[in-house]
Amino acid sequence: MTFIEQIDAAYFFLTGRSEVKSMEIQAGILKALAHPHRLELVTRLKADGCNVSEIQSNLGLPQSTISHHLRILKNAGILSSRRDGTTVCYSIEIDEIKEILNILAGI
Amino acid sequence: MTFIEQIDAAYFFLTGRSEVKSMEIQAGILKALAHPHRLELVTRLKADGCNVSEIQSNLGLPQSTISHHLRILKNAGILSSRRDGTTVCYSIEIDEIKEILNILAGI
DNA sequence: ATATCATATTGACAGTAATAGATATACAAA
DNA sequence: TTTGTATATCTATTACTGTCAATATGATAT
Repeated sequence: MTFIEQIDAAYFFLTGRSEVKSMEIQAGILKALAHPHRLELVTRLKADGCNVSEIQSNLGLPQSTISHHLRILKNAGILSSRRDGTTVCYSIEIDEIKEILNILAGI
Repeated sequence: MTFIEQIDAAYFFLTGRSEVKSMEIQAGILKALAHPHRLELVTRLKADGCNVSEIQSNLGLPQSTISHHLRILKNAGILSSRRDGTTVCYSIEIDEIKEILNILAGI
């Protein structure tokens, strides 16, 4: 199942409609990325892989705030998570997101 | 003067501080793009060049709404405008933005 | 079972953004 | 100068987003 098919399925689940509105999907991805803390977060995840707790202490934000941002990124399909014992590891799902981050960093 | 220097100058003008917060700048660019109408708009401008009035009728939105979105994109440094007789032409300033749009379209 | 650590969810508040109608400005042509 | 057309700004309404404290869940070790 491709990423766009997953989004499509989620869109159908939520709205009952099956057509994909591509601009809305693209905007949704950008919207999820478009926040300083979340960009910082995904930029670190791009390099390091998981290690969320460490990122939490680096960003210096309350745990609930970090968790909130992580959920937004996950809902947008940008991050995936997997439990590893007591901790949860997040990583970037899509190569295109990494490409976008690279381009952005060079602006 | 490079784009980042322009942003830096604007940042100094607004805040009195001179350090550039790169994540905030990057997030600002994404935030400006992260709206279905604005994405539609820049996607058309990427292909066609200017011709704002035509885009207005295509998008089917009130003129004030279009103008509002155009200003947001311009403030973010994504678009530049130039008068051409009675009309105003907008175009995408930065190649990196076009690259990001291309990647997005392929997701 | 319970204490502890990591993470998620909830709820409240403040700040910010989207929309569109009304109005103003800029420019060109008659 | 007047008229018309293109674009920008003002204003109000409505909706969304970020933040964080408090609370809940869930895994592991004792």
